[in-house]
Amino acid sequence: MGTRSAPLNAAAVAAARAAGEGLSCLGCPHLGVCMPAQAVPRTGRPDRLVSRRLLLQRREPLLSTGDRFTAVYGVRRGLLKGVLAADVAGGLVTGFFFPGDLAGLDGIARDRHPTGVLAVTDAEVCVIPFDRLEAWASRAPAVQRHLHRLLSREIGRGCMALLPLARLTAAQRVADFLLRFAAAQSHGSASDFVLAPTLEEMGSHLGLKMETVSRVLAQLVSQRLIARERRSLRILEFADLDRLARAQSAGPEAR
Amino acid sequence: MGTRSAPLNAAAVAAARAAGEGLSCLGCPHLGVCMPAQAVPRTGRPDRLVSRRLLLQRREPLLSTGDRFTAVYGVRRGLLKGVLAADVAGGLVTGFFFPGDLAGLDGIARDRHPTGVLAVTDAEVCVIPFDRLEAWASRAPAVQRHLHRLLSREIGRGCMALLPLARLTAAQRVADFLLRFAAAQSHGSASDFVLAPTLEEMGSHLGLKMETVSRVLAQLVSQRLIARERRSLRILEFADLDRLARAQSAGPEAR
DNA sequence: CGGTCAGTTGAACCTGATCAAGTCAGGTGG
DNA sequence: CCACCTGACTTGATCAGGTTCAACTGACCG
Repeated sequence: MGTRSAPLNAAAVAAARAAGEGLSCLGCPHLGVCMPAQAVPRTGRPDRLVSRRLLLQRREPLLSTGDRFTAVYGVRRGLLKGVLAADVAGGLVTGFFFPGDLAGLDGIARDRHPTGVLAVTDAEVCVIPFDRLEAWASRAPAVQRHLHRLLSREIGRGCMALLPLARLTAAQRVADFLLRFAAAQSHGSASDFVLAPTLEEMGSHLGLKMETVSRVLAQLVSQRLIARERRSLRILEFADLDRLARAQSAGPEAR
Repeated sequence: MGTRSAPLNAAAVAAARAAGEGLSCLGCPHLGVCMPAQAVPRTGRPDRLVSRRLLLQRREPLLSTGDRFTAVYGVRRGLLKGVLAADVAGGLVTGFFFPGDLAGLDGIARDRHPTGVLAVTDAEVCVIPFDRLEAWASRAPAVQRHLHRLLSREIGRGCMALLPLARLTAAQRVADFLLRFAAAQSHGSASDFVLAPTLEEMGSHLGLKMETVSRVLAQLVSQRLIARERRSLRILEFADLDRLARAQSAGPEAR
């Protein structure tokens, strides 16, 4: 154990220490998303739930395929991606993890993580040893229920990710992605946000080549549905973009 | 409530009664898959876990998108499919449920089922009210852990389903599907099995049109990788089929 | 100031969709 | 028992969306 992560963690643990051993969930802006808000103050010892926090740099792996499952990871800051290291090519991006999300949940089934997790931007995550979480859950029904919801939500996400791949055209996939990303980014659907993933990462997630994503984005810009400058992006016509994403297919009118 | 399912359930409940109120998990061949084998005999009242059993006919819905979440469903016999009733087209098949699988787990998150479940063949399912399961889980750690594994496994499946859609060619998708299906059908990977889903259902799951699936199957037959007669199918060349599914892409040799 | 990495743009090609007949098995009713 | 109907599947010809290959631009970083 620790063979791969030792060098990374050294700095991270130091950072956690430097932050003043602040491992309580109480002040966390994501309380209520990661963990149920009502339960934390009352039950058990919420400040012992998170064993440590890690600081990750862009590109840095949090988890690799096949790693032993011991903990789940709450995203405090930044953006992560799940990666299925398919035998072929450079890994399929299975999804993105935003602040408040829990990563690594798919590792429970086999005690190993089937997918890896990497930082898309610099990020900070809370390490939550799963046995602690389970123990807490069995004592506090609200926590148990919350955990079940989180697990179930992840299942639902998987299903929703299938739809674009199976049914939508390139333009629809990109439009759909932008809408979802905007909504998740600032869980309220701000029209103005940073598109942190590269075109390649987006493409990988959408089953498209980077070139195609580039072309579609260019096209959306020329249609005045979005504005773009480097990585920052603004949705100009929410409704039109949505209509495009959900169109029966083919041209916007026709038939 | 009951409006849709009343007529269906009447027969089903009668059938359950006729079966002698046999709602215990003890004699079930899938004990240890649905529920943890060790825990059942010892803990609580396993025979009160399943509230009833339902008999479903081919095509009959077990669950529709938007239905209230109250229970999960253990498959005892037959094949079911999960369906995402996309706004467009006739519903995307998100996956298949084999005997021993638990369906409906994605409903926990929002108290409503985001996907529907239908019988692909005549089937029998155990209705497991979720509050009973949760209560049992919080008393018995082994059950809790098992439930978490089941939920997690479902997450992993979702990820695995993305790969074919995002990366593989039509032939690879079909080959991959046949291998998985064979393995799941008779959890040991028999080379001889019944392909219960229609080509359309397979296509929907794989992001392909029925015509394409038909062509690929014909091609696999002509390559002597499989044999087919009506719905029954035999894998003749396991290794070659696997190689085909995992090929970098393009032709089997080349480059 | 060269090097690299992310993105852009163009042209040719290919896979799977689409449209359109047609086959075949099973079920139904006469 | 046969005629008919329906739903599942097959097969062919054409078409188009997205990939591929390739060259090029432009930031950013030492």
